[in-house]
Amino acid sequence: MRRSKEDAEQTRSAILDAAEHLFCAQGVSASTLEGIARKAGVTRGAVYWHFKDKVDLLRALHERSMTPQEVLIRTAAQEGHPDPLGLLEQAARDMLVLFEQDSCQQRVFLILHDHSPDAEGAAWLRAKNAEMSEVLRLLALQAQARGQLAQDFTAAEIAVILMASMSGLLSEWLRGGKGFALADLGGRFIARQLQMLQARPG
Amino acid sequence: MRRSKEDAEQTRSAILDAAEHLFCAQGVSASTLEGIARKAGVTRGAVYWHFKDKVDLLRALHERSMTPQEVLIRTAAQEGHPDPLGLLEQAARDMLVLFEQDSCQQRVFLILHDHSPDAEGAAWLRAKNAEMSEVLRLLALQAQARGQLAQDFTAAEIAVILMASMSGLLSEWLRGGKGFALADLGGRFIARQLQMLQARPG
DNA sequence: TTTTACAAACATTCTCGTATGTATGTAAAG
DNA sequence: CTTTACATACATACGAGAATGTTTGTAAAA
Repeated sequence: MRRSKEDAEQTRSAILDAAEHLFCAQGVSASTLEGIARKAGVTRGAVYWHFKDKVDLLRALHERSMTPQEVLIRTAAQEGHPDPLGLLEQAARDMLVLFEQDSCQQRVFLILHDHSPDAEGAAWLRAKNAEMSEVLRLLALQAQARGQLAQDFTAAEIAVILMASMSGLLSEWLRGGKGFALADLGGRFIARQLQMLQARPG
Repeated sequence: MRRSKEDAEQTRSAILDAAEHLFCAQGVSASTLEGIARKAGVTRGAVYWHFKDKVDLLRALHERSMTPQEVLIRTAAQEGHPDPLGLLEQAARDMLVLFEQDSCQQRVFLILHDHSPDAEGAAWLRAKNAEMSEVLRLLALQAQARGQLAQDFTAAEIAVILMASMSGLLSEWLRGGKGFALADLGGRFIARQLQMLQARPG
């Protein structure tokens, strides 16, 4: 029997791992606490010791993982950068590379986009998306101020387009069984995308 | 009590409506047949009379609705069209307009993308997506044969990009609470997208 | 010795599938 | 046109299994 504090932390981590895999494979509400406990090599008693209930498990899962939105925000949210579009492109590329490598990130992405019925998860996702959308909009505004953007889209519209492109790319990659090189094709795609949004001398 | 054939059909329809709303609002596996029956104003007896079980309900839901993939395919799957890119653009625009108007389509889209654990729904969605992806790839091939496309993307890659853009756009619109004019912004976006993929005299 | 970190057992609730009851439609026989 | 016979379209009731939350037991750590 394991009783030390380190072992307890290890148990907690194993439970989170099991939940992450099961939530991803069968959906959140179809996954049972008994199944999670069994997969983690413990009983439901351990699960109820570490977490209040299934929703609390979800919260913990979100907390320990970094979403692609956060990855992008962390590098792209710089103020007064001389080349906002270049900054954005680099941030997007970095995000794609990390996401392609990190299977944990991929699973949490699927769980979150699993249209979870719980108000908690939905609100959390909305907040993250709003945050990322705002960063994109600000970058677009800066680029506009420098006359680097085409006139036929507003900054808010550009944010929508980029959000849709990113999330669509990730979803398509996961759903299609990773049938293409995400960082490669995605990177070229984003580059072209930004190129297309730039002001043209026409 | 309703007993005539027309009334029975109306009951069946009411059950499907209720299931569509509940599946969309709470997810498939979190929705109970009792809840569906209550929302439809009947009991579970009626549900079990018209449908074998929950999976059968899902099948019936898919059957009575037209997915955006099918909408696009129906108009874009023409062989030997003189202007494949223009054809695609028009098909995409039509699809966006229909989707924006048809709340039933929107709900079924959400249910399908609900990462449903049942093998039936997942396989069904994969098939529809593969079909649409193939149509897009063929259109890209035709355009390439006419020298209308840029060289730095293969036909398959263009299909991926367009799929990601479309589904990302629809998801973003629904998840963001329809915070922008889908057909308007989406139409301009797709047009630019195709423009960007065209061969440039550079 | 007290608290921690679980396992094990229990009671409750939820959901499902099925079985049965019943009122209505429907068609043929008389 | 009525009566009979049966199918249709549900509602209601029942039993089984599963998932949940809680309580209790217990060995090891602190």
